[in-house]
This record gives sequence, structure tokens and C-alpha cells, in this order.
Amino acid sequence: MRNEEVLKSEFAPRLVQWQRQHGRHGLLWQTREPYRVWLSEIMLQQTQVATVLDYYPRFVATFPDVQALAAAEEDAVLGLWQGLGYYSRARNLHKAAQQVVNEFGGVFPSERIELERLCGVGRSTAAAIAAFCFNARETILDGNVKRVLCRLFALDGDPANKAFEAKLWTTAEALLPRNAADMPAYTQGLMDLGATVCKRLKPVCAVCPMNDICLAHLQGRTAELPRRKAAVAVKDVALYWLVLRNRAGAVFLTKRPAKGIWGGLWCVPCSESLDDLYALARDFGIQAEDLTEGIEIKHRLTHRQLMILPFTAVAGEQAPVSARIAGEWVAPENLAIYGIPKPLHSYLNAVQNSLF
DNA sequence: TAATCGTGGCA
DNA sequence: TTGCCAAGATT
Repeated sequence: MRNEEVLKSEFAPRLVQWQRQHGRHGLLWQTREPYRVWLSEIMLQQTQVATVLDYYPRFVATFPDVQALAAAEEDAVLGLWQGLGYYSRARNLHKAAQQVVNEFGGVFPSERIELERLCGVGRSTAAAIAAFCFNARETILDGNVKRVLCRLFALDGDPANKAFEAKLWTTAEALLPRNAADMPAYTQGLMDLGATVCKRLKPVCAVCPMNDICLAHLQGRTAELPRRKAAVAVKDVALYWLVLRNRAGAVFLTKRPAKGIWGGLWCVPCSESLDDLYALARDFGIQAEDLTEGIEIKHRLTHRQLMILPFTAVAGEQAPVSARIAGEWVAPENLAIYGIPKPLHSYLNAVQNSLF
């Protein structure tokens, strides 16, 4: 294992130097301010950089600091998060801001363990904040780092195996630079290398600073490492939407429960059962024969294939809303301030455009 | 602990 | 169209 010793002593110095020369430097969230780093890390979970570039500036402009975020309404936070996905991140972000204000005196803790107490902040995110903002010698372990490590050491473990996951953490820790001052560049380098060189498809090994010590490259196995995760079963789900408009053109929305898909967002009344949908309609004084069936919308999630069928109707001036359906009539011009599921947002836009 | 949670990009 | 996954965390 002589090669591994060389690898461990060479990796950090090479990565730090490479990051400074060839890494990414213009990203908006590359700062040492914990609030901004934290916000970016949450937004970037399972989300591509290009997507976050759309959301981050608006979010910071609206909530410039953790106090402003803590004082906000949850709906205002979800409204800015609309379309970004994984909405529990937004709800946890809001809670965590209140934790920072109420439990940490408005100041982010500097240690990884303390940061992990914040809602929505796991080990890797906590390590990123600690490393970027406080030079802490803590390692991140995201998809980029896992891929780099699996190739560097030719590790072909099962990604779903917990022992293998633990081995990756241990391996990553053993590679940390000696000098704590290098932690920001090192941490950024881990992500940059994985994102721009050691890519999942078509890695650019020719320009990789590790290509002479990377076992997968030396063995010609970069295409097969890391091992693929077991495919998740995609279930077909039928979803029926009750799209009600009053005479003023407002649409009826209800706030979804925190658990489950689109948790906390605002949506039209809906059900996976058509009979349930008819019952919901009757709560508004509308019979099944008064509903107009729309065109099916296909919406694919990671683990669900949704087939959404909208039913529309015009509700009376004084729609007798049942007490069991809490909600609001929202005028088209006010939709923007509500967090709305992507397919509903698209649907309402399409309907609106077809009317004018 | 394995399942759950969104949306978009790419091949 | 489909598979796979992206700066993962939670339950």
C-alpha cells in the first residue's frame, strides 16, 4: 500500500494548489459569512449550481441576515423557495434561523457538532460551514467527494451500505490538509474537482491534478466507479385536482400539511381518489356533473410518476366553503407570493395565458 | 433503516 | 421515453 501513503500525503497540497489556480472563484456564496454559506449549502443539497443561481440572490435580497429570516413568515420563505424542490429544506431553514437567534444569540456556532444541531444541517453541511467560515479541519462528504474518493482509491463498495459510507468518511478525514488555513480552498477544491474534472460522465482525467496517483484512472476503471446506486422504484400515482375559480377569477388554494409531498406549499384541493374529489366539490356546492375534466398533466419526481387530472368549475359568488377545508381565494396577481407546486404553477400560468 | 422528499439536466 | 443523479437530511 505504498501508493496509498503517497496518495494521502500528496492529495491535500495538490488539491489546494489546483483549486487556487483552476477552481471556481466567482460564485456568489463564496464568502466567510456563515449565514450566506449556510443558505447556499442548504439550497445546493441535491440541487445543481445553475439552478441555485436563480434563487440565491433573490433570497439574500429579501432576507439579508439570519434575524430577518427568523422573523419572516414561513409562507414568505416557501414562496421564495417555490420551484426549488425538497421543501422541507425551506421549512427547516426557517426553523434553524430561529434556533440561531433563540439558542445561539444570533451568532452561528463555529464547531461542526454545534452546527449539526440546526434543523436541516447534517454532518456534511455542518462541515462545509465550519471549514469555509472557521477553518475547521472537518471534511465534507457529498456526491462529488464520494465519487472522487471511490476513483482515487478504486473503492467499489455498495453506496447503500452503511459500513462503506463510514469508510468513506474515515478516508475523507485522513486526507485533510495539515494547515487549517487551507480548509476553505481545500473544501472548495473537493467540490470543484468533482464538478468540473472528476465528473460522473466523461471525466477529464487528462487535466486532473491526481491522474498519476488515481487508482481508478491507472486501472482504467473510472467509468465503473463509483458503483451505481440501486434504482429506486418509480410508482405511478393518479392525482385529481379541484380547480375552482370564483367570478372575480380568483382560485381556491389550501395549505398542504408539512408531511408528504409539497409540504407547506399552497395547492388546489386534491385527492388520489376521484370519489374524494367529488366529495370535496360538493363542499363547495358543486356537483360532479358541473365539473369540467381537463387535460392530464404528467409530472415525474424521483420516486413517483404523477398523473394529474384537473377538474375545473366556477364557484358561486358566496361559495359555501366547508369548515373542514381551510383555504383562501387567491387572485391571479397575488399568486406570486404563495409557494405553489411546480406543475400547478405551470398549469395556472398556461390557463391564465389562454384566457388573455 | 430503508423510504421519502422536487426539479432539472443530460445522454 | 427512461435512467441516473445533483454541494443530503430526516424519520
